[in-house]
Amino acid sequence: MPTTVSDPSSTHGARRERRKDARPGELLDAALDLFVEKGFAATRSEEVAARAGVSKGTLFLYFPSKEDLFKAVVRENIVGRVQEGLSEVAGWQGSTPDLLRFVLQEWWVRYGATKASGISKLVMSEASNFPELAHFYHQEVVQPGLELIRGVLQRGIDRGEFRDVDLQHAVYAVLAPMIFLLMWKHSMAPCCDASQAIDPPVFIAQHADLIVRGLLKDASA
Amino acid sequence: MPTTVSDPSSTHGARRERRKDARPGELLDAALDLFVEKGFAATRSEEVAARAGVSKGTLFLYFPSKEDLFKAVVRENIVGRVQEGLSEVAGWQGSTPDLLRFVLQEWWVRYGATKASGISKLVMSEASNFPELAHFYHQEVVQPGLELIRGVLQRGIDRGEFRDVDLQHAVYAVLAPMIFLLMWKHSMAPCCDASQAIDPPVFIAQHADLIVRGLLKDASA
Amino acid sequence: MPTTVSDPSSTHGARRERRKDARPGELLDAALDLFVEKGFAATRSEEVAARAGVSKGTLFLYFPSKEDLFKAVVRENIVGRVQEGLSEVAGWQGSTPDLLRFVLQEWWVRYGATKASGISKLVMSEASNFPELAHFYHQEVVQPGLELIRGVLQRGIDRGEFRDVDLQHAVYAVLAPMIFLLMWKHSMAPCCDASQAIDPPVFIAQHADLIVRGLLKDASA
Amino acid sequence: MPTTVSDPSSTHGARRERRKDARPGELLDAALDLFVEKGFAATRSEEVAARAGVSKGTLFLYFPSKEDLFKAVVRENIVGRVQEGLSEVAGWQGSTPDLLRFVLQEWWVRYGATKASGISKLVMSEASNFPELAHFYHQEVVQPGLELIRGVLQRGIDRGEFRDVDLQHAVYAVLAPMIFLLMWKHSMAPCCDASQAIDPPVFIAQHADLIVRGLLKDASA
DNA sequence: AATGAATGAGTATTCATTCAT
DNA sequence: TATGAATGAATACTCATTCAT
Repeated sequence: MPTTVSDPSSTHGARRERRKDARPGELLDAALDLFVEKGFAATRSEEVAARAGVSKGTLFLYFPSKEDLFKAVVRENIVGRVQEGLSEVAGWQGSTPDLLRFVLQEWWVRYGATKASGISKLVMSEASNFPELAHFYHQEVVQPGLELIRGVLQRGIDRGEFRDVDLQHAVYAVLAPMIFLLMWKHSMAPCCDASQAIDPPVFIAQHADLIVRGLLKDASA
Repeated sequence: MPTTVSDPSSTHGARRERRKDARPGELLDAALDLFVEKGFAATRSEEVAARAGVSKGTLFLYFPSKEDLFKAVVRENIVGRVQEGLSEVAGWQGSTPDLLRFVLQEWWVRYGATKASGISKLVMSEASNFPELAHFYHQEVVQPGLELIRGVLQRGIDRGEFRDVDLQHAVYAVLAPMIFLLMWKHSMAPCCDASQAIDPPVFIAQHADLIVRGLLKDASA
Repeated sequence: MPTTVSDPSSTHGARRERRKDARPGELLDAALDLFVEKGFAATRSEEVAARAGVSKGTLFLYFPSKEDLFKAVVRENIVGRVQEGLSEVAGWQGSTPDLLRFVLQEWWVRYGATKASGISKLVMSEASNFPELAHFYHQEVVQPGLELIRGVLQRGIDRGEFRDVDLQHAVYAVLAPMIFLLMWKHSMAPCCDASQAIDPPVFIAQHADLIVRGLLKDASA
Repeated sequence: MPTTVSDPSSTHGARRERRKDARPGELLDAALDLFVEKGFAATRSEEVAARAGVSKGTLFLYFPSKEDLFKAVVRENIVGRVQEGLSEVAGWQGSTPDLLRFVLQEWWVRYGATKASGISKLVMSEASNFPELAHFYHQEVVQPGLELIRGVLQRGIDRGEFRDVDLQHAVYAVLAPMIFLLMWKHSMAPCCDASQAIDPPVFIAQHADLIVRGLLKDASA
């Protein structure tokens, strides 16, 4: 049967199906917004449904429970987060110190400063309530992220720019302040006066300098 | 008959008094356990009382609300330790780099590695839902902690050991990896294989070296 | 087959819709009963729901709080009657003394003698513990009631039937015995022997005569 | 054994006993204050004990329950309330209209305006919860009060000053606005703006005039 | 597939009352 | 007698989840 035949019922069916396929996505978008904004416990299912323009019942039609919805949101928004970074690192032409600075700064601009970074905060906050999710996050985000940084450091060592340090912990030394920055932004920062606020770009620049200075083979650089 | 013979009435009185004096401590211990284990919101008041071996009513006899209980837990387990740190810093005789290393290592031994450190994770996780608690924690713990580190750095600058850096961000540069370590321990670490685990003392030693190296006036040191 | 035959789906839909529409009314009836019977504080929300044949949650679906429920009961049972009274007064054709007698007698028949009058007793009894409810009642019921009487008295003055008295206190002079009657009915009357009981219509007739006699310009009337 | 012997134990015993006898009175005083101020439900047992300067336990030593305390407070403060009035009426020399005015005004000054009037409000408010108390109040206060007024009216009739009215309801006509005033003072008045406040002496004077005018045989008076 | 009315388990806090001392 | 530490019943309100339509 050719699809060009304008059969009302089939047309309606197709439209309906498209609609149907879009539903989960709309729900996930709404849920992402709310989870990031208010946290898991403080987000009400009904509000998610309302923001997606459907009724409460429909939400439970697609996601059997609030926990399942949360898991789906995290999974949906995590995948493919780190890929971009990897390719840019691979093609880098300049010095490794410059690369390291670039990676850290871009990480903030493209991720840390965006809404999406709320996901990381959420995962760490709720890790003990959703261990499998933490595990999933570790595999999908943490591991590749560590690999990315490890690659950068290895490049510096290979090219004779960096000292031959303990890679395993050096990687965390690079990442720790970045993760801290993210947590801070989503937890303490909103509650406290601006006088002692952290300026992320400045903080990151300083951090990058510190790391590079600590890694450089030639201390006079 | 010597008065040392156990007189029922005095013994009972003493026992009761002892129990009464011990109550707050027992409740705080139980609360610490449960808050760390399940978070603030998920910990039911009645369970705290039950774990301390008393009834619900007794808990509220000593702590007028769940928030007050939490604050008391923070005071009991954290605030004092910051004070200790401050006095030890004040009496330090050696070099500032050694002091910095000492402070960071002791921080882990006396706090980070203990159950109490779960409180910090908890506060960051639930800050947005309990702004008042976050604010309290910021005032009672974060501010003094920042001051502690600031004092150490200032000492180094004053004694001509450290460069004259941007104190505000340098303080966070020192603390960020410590806080990260704490979050990590209570969120991602339990979920993941040991192959990529962080060894806190090693990580901290490396971090201290990095910071000191970055701050030293005389790079040849 | 005629469409008048009961089609299951439409019947069910109708029945459900009818139930939904009826819910608030059923809840208000149950609430009126219980509030009058046990007072505001002593009436448990769940019991109201149970008497209406629904669950606790359903009650809060329609009335967001116990206070709102109470206000709705007042609006449903009292406010409207004052409005009726106002319009009847406005359309009155006869003499003002007759109007006054009519108003007082009807007040008893349509309100004082009904279950709803328990609400007034309740408000006065619990006013100090629920100031907001008292204030609401004052605005929605007392003020309009005072206005109603004031209007009647003013009419008599304007038409030259009544002397030009101090309206403010005259209004209370008219209402005081009515309110007393209501309090009495719901407090002392049930406890005491019938020998000294008050016969409301007689008492009201006598009160109306007294008031009219006191107000009339022409004492010979 | 003569009481002049200064036997320490007996002296202490006496003092103690005196103290003991005073306890219930102190508790009743404290309870009266609080019940009138806050109502029955809102008064906490512990607060009564504290105001009487004893511990919670002691309160329950003398009054087995809060309800019993309430009953005792009412009984304690009701007895002998009406006696004074009766004798003054009996000895009155002037006209009955003047007597009526005098009685009503004095009632307000000596009772309505005092804290003790809170008892009447309390009894009427809680009548349905304490039927026996309401009954007791009716016998001890209401009946004698009705008799008092009845006596005044009868005096007026006997002396040819008043018309031969239906005494039963006339008595209530006299008292109703007084009781209303009392209730109003303790319930609605505190919640509402002063613009429509009642001035008790003015209200009472007006009420007395109205009643007298209604009762007088000679309308020209 | 979609709705939304209905449900009821879950929880911090209060306070009259008890009882060991 | 007196104490006050301890108790636990009692209650409004929320929200994830269900299911008749």
